[in-house]
Amino acid sequence: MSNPCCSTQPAPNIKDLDDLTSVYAALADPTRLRILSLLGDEEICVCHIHASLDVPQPTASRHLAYLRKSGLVEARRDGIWMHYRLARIANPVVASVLKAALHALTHTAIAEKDERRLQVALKASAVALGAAAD
Amino acid sequence: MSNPCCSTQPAPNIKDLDDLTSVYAALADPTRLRILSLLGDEEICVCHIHASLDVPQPTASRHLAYLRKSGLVEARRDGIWMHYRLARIANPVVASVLKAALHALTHTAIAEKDERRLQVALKASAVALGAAAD
DNA sequence: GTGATATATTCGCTTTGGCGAATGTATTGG
DNA sequence: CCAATACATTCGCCAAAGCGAATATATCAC
Repeated sequence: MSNPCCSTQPAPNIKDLDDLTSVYAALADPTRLRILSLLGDEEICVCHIHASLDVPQPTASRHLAYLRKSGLVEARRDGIWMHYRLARIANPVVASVLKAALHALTHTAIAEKDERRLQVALKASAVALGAAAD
Repeated sequence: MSNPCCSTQPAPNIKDLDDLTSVYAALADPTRLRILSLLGDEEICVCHIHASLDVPQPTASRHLAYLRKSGLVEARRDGIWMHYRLARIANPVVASVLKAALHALTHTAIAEKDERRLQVALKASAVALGAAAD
């Protein structure tokens, strides 16, 4: 079996189907998929997420809260900013589901576009930081 | 990259994120996941599905209709019976998502139980057919 | 303290979709 | 035709969840 979930653990059972169902529910929204795709690369703050996706800030925040409750992302406070990243998922079965999603997202045009806007935003932040350092 | 979706096609892009989203929506229900798990093995008629899952027949029917609309399953009429099976999915990206789901389901206790009940039902049907042949 | 910035939450509204119960539709057999 | 079986659909109800707009909270700088 080619699935990595089975090569490492003897029998990583899911305690309930509901675990899987709630993961799929978390993935069943375009904004959340775009967020996960962005986070696949690095830790990002909310402002860059909502700027890259071009959605209102409360929208980004709500979806991030949903993803957090679902256990798919984690947050770290850094002064004024909240940085989100993909969670390290304990259950290898769930991890492989998420991995498939992230892979699928690399085949979407919109995720590509989001990533480009993220890079622009990151560069702009770096410039701003440089200016602030002057 | 270990994902089979990329080894065969040059760039199997998804035309829209909504394609992916709707697939995940279809997977975001425990009854539908159980149905897909059952269908992973073979073509099955509605009566065996609703018997194996122990859900009302209209419930099974509605979820099958949902899965069919989502393009994940196909149906074949055979006299009084409708036989459902997993659809052969054209998009390799979507196919790999479904594959991950089916694999994850093999790690759930309930899918295992459903499968056992299905085998019992299939055997009972065979016996009934044999009796009818008498 | 005030003000500015970053993020989170709430409110009102609408849509989606689940379920049980009942009903509708095909197909077959007599 | 009628009855039986297998499956599909509709209806009424309810809970989840999306959105925009507004508001609340938190942190920092001063």
